[in-house]
Amino acid sequence: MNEIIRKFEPDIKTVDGGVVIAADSFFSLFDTLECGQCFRFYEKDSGFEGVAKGKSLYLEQRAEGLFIKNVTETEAKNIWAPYFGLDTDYERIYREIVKNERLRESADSAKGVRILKQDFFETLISFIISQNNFIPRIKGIVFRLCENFGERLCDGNFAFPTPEAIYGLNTEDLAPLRCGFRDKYILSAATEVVEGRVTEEALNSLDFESAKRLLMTVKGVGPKVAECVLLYGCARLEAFPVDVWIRRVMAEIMPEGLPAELKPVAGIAQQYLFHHARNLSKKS
DNA sequence: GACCAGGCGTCTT
DNA sequence: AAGACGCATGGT
Repeated sequence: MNEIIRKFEPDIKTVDGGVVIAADSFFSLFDTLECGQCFRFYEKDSGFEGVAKGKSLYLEQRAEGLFIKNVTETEAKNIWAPYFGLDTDYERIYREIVKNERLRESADSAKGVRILKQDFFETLISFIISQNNFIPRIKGIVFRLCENFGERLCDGNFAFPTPEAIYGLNTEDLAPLRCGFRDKYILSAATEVVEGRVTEEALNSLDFESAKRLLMTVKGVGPKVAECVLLYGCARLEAFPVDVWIRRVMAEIMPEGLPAELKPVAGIAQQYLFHHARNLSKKS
């Protein structure tokens, strides 16, 4: 149906100690993990370590693609290729986006960014925490949330807490997180999810605007957070969260807004713009 | 509509 | 080194 977004099965091969999922030059592990869409990965040795989907991961960018330690080819195919967007033809999307000349510089600076398909509840809570906040601090709060309420994995890392693990807690229980006024929002989100009013299944069955409205019934979820959750946690690539950086760079390079034909992949265009804007602010 | 909330990284002095 | 600033949202 949608010609811009094309899925395929990437080559996956077992190597010493793990697997490599084939990836082209439209994949950068660093840019993907450091672009502000996820908060649980840290640089380690020549790669990244972190936890996703309840599993500790060690990742490296290799010439042939993404190396993942200690996973099977089946897991790579079913879980990790979709998780890292390596089953999606980003070159095709890039070519569509750069048909708009104004987006070319942004796209070129960020074309290795993939939109992750993170777990819904983790994304919901993470982006509630992200509101009015900065990435280093968000990472700290999420770390303490996992440490306090997540399952301890065998290597000492912690899984992201389940909704049930947070359900029924009070704001005093969340004091160790030092998350400020967001404590009550975290509790509200867990309640809505556990009591079945806001679920991934429900969101998936709704059109974009209805899904966004449903998410915004959670206290602490406004339009920006809702768009982030749909983009990073529900694989809705049409979501377009706008923050200060995006607003600034949009005003400068495309005040007329995104062209209509890019709407299905607005989230990827947004990521390119975001990356570009952050690079600019780093330089100055 | 304007303004404050708790906290802290970051930017300015 | 200290102080001001900003950040997304809900409540006043």
